[in-house]
Amino acid sequence: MKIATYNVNGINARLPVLLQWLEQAKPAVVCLQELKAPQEKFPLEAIREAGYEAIWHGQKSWNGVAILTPHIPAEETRRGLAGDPDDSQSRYIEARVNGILIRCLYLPNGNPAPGPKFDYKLRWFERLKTHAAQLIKQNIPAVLAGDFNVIPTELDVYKPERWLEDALFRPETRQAYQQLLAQGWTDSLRKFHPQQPIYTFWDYFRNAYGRNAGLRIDHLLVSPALAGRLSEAAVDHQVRGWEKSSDHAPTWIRLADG
DNA sequence: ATGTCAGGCGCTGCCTGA
Repeated sequence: MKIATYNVNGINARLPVLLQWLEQAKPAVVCLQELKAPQEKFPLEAIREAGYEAIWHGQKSWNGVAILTPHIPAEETRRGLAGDPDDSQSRYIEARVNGILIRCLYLPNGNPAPGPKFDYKLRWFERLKTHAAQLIKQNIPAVLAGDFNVIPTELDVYKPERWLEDALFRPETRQAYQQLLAQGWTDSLRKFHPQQPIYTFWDYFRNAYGRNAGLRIDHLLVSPALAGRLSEAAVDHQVRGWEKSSDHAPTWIRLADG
């Protein structure tokens, strides 16, 4: 069972790339972020023609998350991250698929830091940790998948010294991520590739993809109840080189049958 | 500091967010 996460950076602008990748990769679950589309502008018909169903939480201009599954829509269990009823940004959707809880998230970018946006990022992170800890406690098979906007370590960025002040790499951000992992979550990509740089994002400036000047900020964390089933983890980095691509590449794991 | 995208507004080019 292949579970993927992909920040599309505008689902309508990326539709041809998304459909092409779906056809090739054939994932069983896809968590999408940055739809950049209001609820009614989600391209459901095109997704259906590609053999997928969707649940999604749109928003005008920014954010927006979705979960795609073949043939049958995922059984939605929540939309909107718990812990702040006043948070109106569409950054979280959750569903149960084949007995696994899938949490699709788009953590705030947080720049410029310090500042109110960084404060919002750290508060959002705290809510996520609280929510995640409950799953660990109950030993629920779960995956946290999405654009975390976190560069976990120096291995995950082409030039760490340039990112020290950035909200994606500041000590508070990295510490929050480490605290999340310390609950018992497995960082799937690192489990299979412990030593080498792996990137999931290359910005549009200065030929970043051509120079492989990337960041690893899209993550798939699996709960202890699932860790034994992890069989593979990878980035479909070639998709970043396609025409009209997102600045992120699809990232995925494979789970053995439970 | 730079650079490049998307969407929104509203009609052309500029703004914000990333």
